Amino acid sequence: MLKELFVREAVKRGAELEGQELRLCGWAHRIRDLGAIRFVVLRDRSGTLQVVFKKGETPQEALSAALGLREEAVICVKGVLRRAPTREGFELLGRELEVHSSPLESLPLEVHDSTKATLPTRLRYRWLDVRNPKVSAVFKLKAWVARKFRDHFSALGFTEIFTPKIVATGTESGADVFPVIYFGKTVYLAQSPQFYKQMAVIAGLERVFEVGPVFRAEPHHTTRHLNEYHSLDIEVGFIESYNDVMDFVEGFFRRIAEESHEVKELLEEHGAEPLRVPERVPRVTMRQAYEILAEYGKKVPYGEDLDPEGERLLGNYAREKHKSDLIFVTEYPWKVRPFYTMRKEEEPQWTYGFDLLMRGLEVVTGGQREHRYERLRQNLREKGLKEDDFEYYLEFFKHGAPPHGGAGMGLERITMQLLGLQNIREARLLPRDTERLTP
RNA sequence: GCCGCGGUAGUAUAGCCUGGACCAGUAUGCGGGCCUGUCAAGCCCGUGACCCGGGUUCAAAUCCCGGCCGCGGCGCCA
Repeated sequence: MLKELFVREAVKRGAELEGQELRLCGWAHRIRDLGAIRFVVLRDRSGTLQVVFKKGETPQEALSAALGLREEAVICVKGVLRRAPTREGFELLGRELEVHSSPLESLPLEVHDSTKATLPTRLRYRWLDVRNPKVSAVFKLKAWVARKFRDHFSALGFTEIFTPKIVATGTESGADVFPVIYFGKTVYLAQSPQFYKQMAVIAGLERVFEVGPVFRAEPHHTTRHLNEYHSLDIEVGFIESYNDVMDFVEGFFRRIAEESHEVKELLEEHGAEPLRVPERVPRVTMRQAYEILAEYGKKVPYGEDLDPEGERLLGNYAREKHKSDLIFVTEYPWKVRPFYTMRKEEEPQWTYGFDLLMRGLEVVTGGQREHRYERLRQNLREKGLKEDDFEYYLEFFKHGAPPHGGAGMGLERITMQLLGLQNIREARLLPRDTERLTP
């Protein structure tokens, strides 16, 4: 029963296919029963089309089969395409109906209205929730972003890498990693490909990217955190400064904006506006950000990190003053950045680390890395970390490491912000959070 | 981790503050019936619920305690 034709194509080629007998397969999306005439809206991954079973026109056998049909049954219909005053402009006059499987119990979610249910219910019955075109749009858009990422950086000479997700130590502090038993030893799920992408640059690949899962053991209770998510990572050798890294990141988001017409329908499903990326995305230092926020009536203590409200306000500032959905915040304080971040030469309390805020939410973190062995050791010590724990990492830098930098972008956060989703869990097919492990 | 809010039919909710007229209302779904052009189809009939345990009280969906679960704000971060 391999499908030869999807609903959308049938409608698109309606003028040509009119009067022909077609076979379409999918789910019974809506059923409207008027007695001697029964409408079944057929839905597949591409769209919907009304099928009509009508006494006098539909053979008795198909008519009877249509009478017992339930919503969300999986069906194939053979029928004749004809013009009709429906949304699609066409309908299929049913001639034969095959029912491949039918719901055994009343549905815990109404597919066409699944987003009206609460998120826990939707996630519990995700296979029903995602049948809703508005929900599948999220995953189609997410896939598009990931594909753009691969296309964009591949074209710029980056090599895609695939690094281990089972690691011996945490990347940053080791406090927020999941331990796993590995042949009797306690090891961890990778919280980031950070060390390995740096190694790949040092290994002479120079420019690398990775799309892969990362794991964070923080017990978050927010709408923007997941314990498992996908990170879009890049790392570039031979940079002049961290501005080069920001240029790469900016170029990627500009591409997303410029090519958003490709996903126009997916955005429209959510009433989302295409991303606005101006000629030059604003780049403000943390110290400038404090001043901007002061003007917005928000006081952030000097030398401290931004809180979510501060990020939202900076997002407003970017939108109002620069007509931009994006804003870089640069020169983060050393005290809030990881040990591998390069510090400003003349002001070591600040770093060459940046974040990118998208519509007021942090979606990218990046910066220039410290590539000098002795400085790295010094940084480790200042962070109160044990050099022994990072011995294998430090070794990367012993045999010739170019100046380099990179960034990590949260795929779900980007998806969420592009569509205006209320909860990041919506951007994950099966989210993992503190309690949720099934399905 | 800290703090706050919540748990009522398949689903989404009202009722809780101010205990009794609530054998729990509404919408939708589901089952049945009517209808030959519906498209949020309509109309009629039916179906189905107070998270678990303990306590207070003549009386608990409602008040109190514990547990489990869910949601959110902050922290941390992408």
